[in-house]
Amino acid sequence: MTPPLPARTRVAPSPTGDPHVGTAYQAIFDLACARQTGGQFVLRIEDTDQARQVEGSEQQIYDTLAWLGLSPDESPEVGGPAGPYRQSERLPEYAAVAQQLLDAGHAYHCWCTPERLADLRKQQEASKQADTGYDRRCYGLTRDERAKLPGFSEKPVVRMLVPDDPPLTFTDLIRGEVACPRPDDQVILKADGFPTYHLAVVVDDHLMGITHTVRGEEWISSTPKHLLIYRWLGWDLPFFVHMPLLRNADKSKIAKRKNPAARLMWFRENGYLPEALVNFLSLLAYPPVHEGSDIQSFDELVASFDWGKFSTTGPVVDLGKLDWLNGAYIRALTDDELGARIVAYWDEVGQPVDAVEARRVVTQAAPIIKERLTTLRDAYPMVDFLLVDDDLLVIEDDAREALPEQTPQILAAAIKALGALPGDGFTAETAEAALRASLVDGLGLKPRVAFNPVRTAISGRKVSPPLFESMAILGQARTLARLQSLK
RNA sequence: GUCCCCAUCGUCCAGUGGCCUAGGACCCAGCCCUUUCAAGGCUGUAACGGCGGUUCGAAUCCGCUUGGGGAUACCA
Repeated sequence: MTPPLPARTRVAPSPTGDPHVGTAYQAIFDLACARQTGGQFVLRIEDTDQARQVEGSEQQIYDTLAWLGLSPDESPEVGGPAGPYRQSERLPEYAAVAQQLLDAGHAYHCWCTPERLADLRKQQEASKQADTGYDRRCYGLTRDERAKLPGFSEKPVVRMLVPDDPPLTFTDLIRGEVACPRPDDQVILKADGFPTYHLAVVVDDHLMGITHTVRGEEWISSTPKHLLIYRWLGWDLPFFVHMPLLRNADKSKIAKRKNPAARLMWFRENGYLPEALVNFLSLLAYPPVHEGSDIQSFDELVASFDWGKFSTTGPVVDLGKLDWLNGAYIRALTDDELGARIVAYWDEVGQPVDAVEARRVVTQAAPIIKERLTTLRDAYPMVDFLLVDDDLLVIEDDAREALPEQTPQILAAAIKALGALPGDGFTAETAEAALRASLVDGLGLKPRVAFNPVRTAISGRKVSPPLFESMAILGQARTLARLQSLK
C-alpha cells in the first residue's frame, strides 16, 4: 500500500535521559518515508512528564540525530511553520481540546486521589476481576457532590468517557488489520494541566499535519483511545505504523539497564561510524535493499522504501553485524578521511595527543591499520607506538617472553643491514629487502622467527601493524634507535 | 488475571501453495594467502516450535497448542 504524497512524519522522543537507540531506529524510516515522498520529517519533543525531565537531554537528541545525518526539517531547534515543537509550550492547545470534549460530554472531571485509585486497583487485582480500570466514581458528579465522598482531591483531572462502542480495530501500514483492547476511561489532562501522551499525540499530529503516526509496537493497545479522540473531534485519521520493538538478546524490549547499546551515545563513544550504524539499524526488521549484500546507503534505502516491507517480529540487536559493517565502512574510507575521523574521535573521548602530529602519523598509517580496525576505538592501541618517543616505548611482557634465543644476533644483523641503507632510500620495500637478505637468507632463519625481535623492538608488542611500513613511518634513525634500544 | 502482538539457521533478513533436498548476510569452523594480527579468496556446519486440518501439493492458508514479547499509570 503506497500512501499519498507528500508524507509528513515525525519522531517524538521524551527528553528523559540519554537518547534511546529506538529514536534513531524510528527516525531512519520516518526520514526515508518523508524524503521519498518529498515531504518533511519533524522532531517533536514530548516533555509532558515534568517529573522525568533530564537537563540537557533535549540537546543530546539534536546532537545525536545530527551525528547520524538524520536531522529533522522542523524541530524546536530549527523552528518551522507548525511550531511550537515542544509539548510543554503547547498547553493551551491541549486545554482547549479537553474543554471541547468536556462540553460535548465526551470527557468528565475526576477528583479521585492517587491513593484511592491505587486502592481501587489493588482490590480489582485481588478479586481476579477480568477487567481493571477506573470505576467512574466521579462521573456525573459536581465538584461539591464529589467533595463529600472519600478520596477527594482538590485538583481534578480530565478523563475520557469511553462509549459502549469504541473502535477496536484499525489498519496498520505494516500489520494490516489490528485488533486491540477496549480502552479504560483514560486520563487525558493531568492535575498539573499537562496532557497525557494520548491527548497530546492526537492533538499534535493533527495540528502539525502529520500524515504518518509512526511509533513502537507497545502503543498498539492504546490506539483505540486515540481513535476515539479523532472520532469525537471529527478529524481525519493519519496512517498508523507500529514498528516492531528492538530487543535484548533475551528478547525483552531493549532497555538501557540491560543493554549499553540502548543508549545512542554508546555507539559514538565506542568508535562506530554513524553511516555504519544507520546501515545496521536499517537492516533490523527490514530487508536489505540489494540481494546478497547488507551494505547500503541511506539514499538507497530512501529510493526503495516501503512500510509494507517491514517484518512484524521484534529484532534482537546483535552487534556482530554492526562490527563487520563498521569495519567495512572504515576500509572504504580514504586515508585522509580515516585520519581525520580517528583524530576527531580522540578529541571527543579526550585521548591526549598532539592533534597536528597525530593527524600526520595516522594518515600515513591509514593504509596499514585500515583493514585491521573494527571501530575507531581500536586505532589508538594500534598506532600508539608510532606516536610515542623512542625512549618511552614500552616493551610488553608477553612480547619480551616470546623473543627467540637468537635475538641478539638478529638485532645486530638488522641494525647493520638497515644502517647500510642510504638515508633517502629508506622505504618499506628497501627495508624489507635488506632484512630478508640479512636475516632470512643470511642467518638462515624462518621469516616468522627472524622478524619477531624486530617487531618487538619497533612496536613493543607481539602483534602490530605491518612491520616494514611501520619502520618507514618512523624513519631510519628512529628505527635504528629502537632496534639498538632493545638490543 | 485480562487483552493484544509475534513465531524460518546462534543473529539479521529472503521466501507470500508447487521454482525449497529452504536462499543471502553476519558469526563460527576448516583450507588458501601470509613477517605478527587482520583483510581477502574458497569450502563447510546450522532453521521452517508442536499437533491437527484445507489441498493433487504447504515454510507459505485455517484451527488448537506451546513459546516469546507488549499493554493493562495523573510514564512515555
